[in-house]
Amino acid sequence: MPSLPSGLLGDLDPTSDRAVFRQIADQLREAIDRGRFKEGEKLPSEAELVEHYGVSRMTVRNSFSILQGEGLVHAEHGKGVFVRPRPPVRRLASDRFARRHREQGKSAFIVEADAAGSHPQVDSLEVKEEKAGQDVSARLGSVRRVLARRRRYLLDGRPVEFATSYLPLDIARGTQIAEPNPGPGGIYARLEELGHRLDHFEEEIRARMPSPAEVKTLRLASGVPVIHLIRTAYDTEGRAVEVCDTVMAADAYVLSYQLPAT
Amino acid sequence: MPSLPSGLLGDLDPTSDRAVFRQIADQLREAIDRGRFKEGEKLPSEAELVEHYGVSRMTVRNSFSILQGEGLVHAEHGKGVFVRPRPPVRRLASDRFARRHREQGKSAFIVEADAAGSHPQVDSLEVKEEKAGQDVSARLGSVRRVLARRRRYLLDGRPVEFATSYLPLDIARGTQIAEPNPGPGGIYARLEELGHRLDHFEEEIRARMPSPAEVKTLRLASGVPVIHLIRTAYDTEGRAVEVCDTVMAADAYVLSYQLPAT
DNA sequence: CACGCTTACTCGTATAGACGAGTGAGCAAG
DNA sequence: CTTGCTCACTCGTCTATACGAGTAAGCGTG
Repeated sequence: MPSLPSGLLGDLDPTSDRAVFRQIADQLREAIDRGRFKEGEKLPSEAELVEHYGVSRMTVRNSFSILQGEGLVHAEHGKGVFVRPRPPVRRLASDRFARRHREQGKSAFIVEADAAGSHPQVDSLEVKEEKAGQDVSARLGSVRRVLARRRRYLLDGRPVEFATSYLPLDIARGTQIAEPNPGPGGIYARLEELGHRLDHFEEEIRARMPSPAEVKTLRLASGVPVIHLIRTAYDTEGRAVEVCDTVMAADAYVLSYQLPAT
Repeated sequence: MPSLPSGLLGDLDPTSDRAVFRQIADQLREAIDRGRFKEGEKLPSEAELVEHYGVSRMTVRNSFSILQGEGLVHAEHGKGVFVRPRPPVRRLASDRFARRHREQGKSAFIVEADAAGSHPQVDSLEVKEEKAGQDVSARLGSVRRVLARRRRYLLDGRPVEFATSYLPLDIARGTQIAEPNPGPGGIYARLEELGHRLDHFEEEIRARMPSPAEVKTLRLASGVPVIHLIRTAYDTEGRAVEVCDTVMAADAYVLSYQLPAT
């Protein structure tokens, strides 16, 4: 029976009105914050903590579930509970759609990831016509049906982003935009070739907990929120020509915007 | 013993390999999504679900804890478990720091909230000199000590945002910026009066689960992430003159940015 | 050496029971 | 009528136990 290194974790305060499982979670959280447990390192097993604190197993599990909810640790069946490593983040700059980045052949995602030394991958591409949802229809100016382009982005095998572009059929139908591979510079380059010179983008950002479906497609650990970004592209005539709905694993992204002080 | 209205919730599938508590959570989630339980409405009590499904109470509680983690429901001791109402959101537009909005006397937060019909409030103001953290120091260009302005924003009594502005001492010391009330137009107006004409802002956005301290100051329900925004203000000489670190309750905000297609 | 089995340890799921504490309705005493 | 109590119902916390299933190391057999 391996006993816990003394000093790593303290004792419970029986006089405190703070619940025992919260006290245990507090101590573990503090130990992690102080670096006593490092990234990827294994925490004491449930059995060890049961012995150390003299509580029942469910109480210890309750503590772990708090820390899981905070995204601090993750459990691996048969192995143990580990401090969650912080994945490298992808920075999205506000000039990422500037025309000058659009000349090359490869997509922005590929170029950027290559530069950062990661292995990029685009996945589960689906391109089809469908009925526009209420929100998309409103943003595109009351269109009924749209062309939807769905794809998932992965970095080093890990899914980090799931995006769907919606375009009005009168613009996209029959063009290369309706092909799985939209060609060099992506759909924005094609839109401009079709006479829709892009004027500006509008991005709306929300953060929330993922739905079960999002947990599945992004393989999210519990306690990781998503960033939900909805971008609308406008041409120089003021028409909305594309809506892109993107769900990103929040632990993999930092968004960066530049605002004029006008 | 009040029995559950039949048809509201289905039965368990004993042949499924999906855990019982997950199946129950799935059914409750679906019922909420379909509007069978409305916002603020009470879900069946633990005892009722125990009877309906023929499982133990801990299993039902386990289901509830999943939904709580997703931010869908919240429990009230002695009353029941309720569908979480979606609070009204505050939209932050990317022109919110435009010079034209700075002429008025009141702060942007107050003006905007009044217009939206909510009751705004600013709270727990603290203004003091302190040692700059590593990150702030790097952003401000290696300054040691800074003036820190801390405040909390509330809408209709609910805390929604906690912000700290950091300014280099050589700019802020002895000016009205170091006063609790910075005067009409806020500290940006004062900075310009002091000869630091603002050129642009840079905003970095992350989303994550809150720390226990953030849960406390923002009175966050479980399952609500925070948006962490770090804004740096640059003057026309390219100097960083302010860093503003903001933590927002994610269920209360939508951020909106306008990007040129340059 | 390679394969498969056992074994010990890990977390996952579920049951049953106990006591505590907040809430609100109803009732009885003043 | 008002106050204060009781009681039923709610969720919160904790214990004890059981079995299942994934993991990894050790060991024996072929």
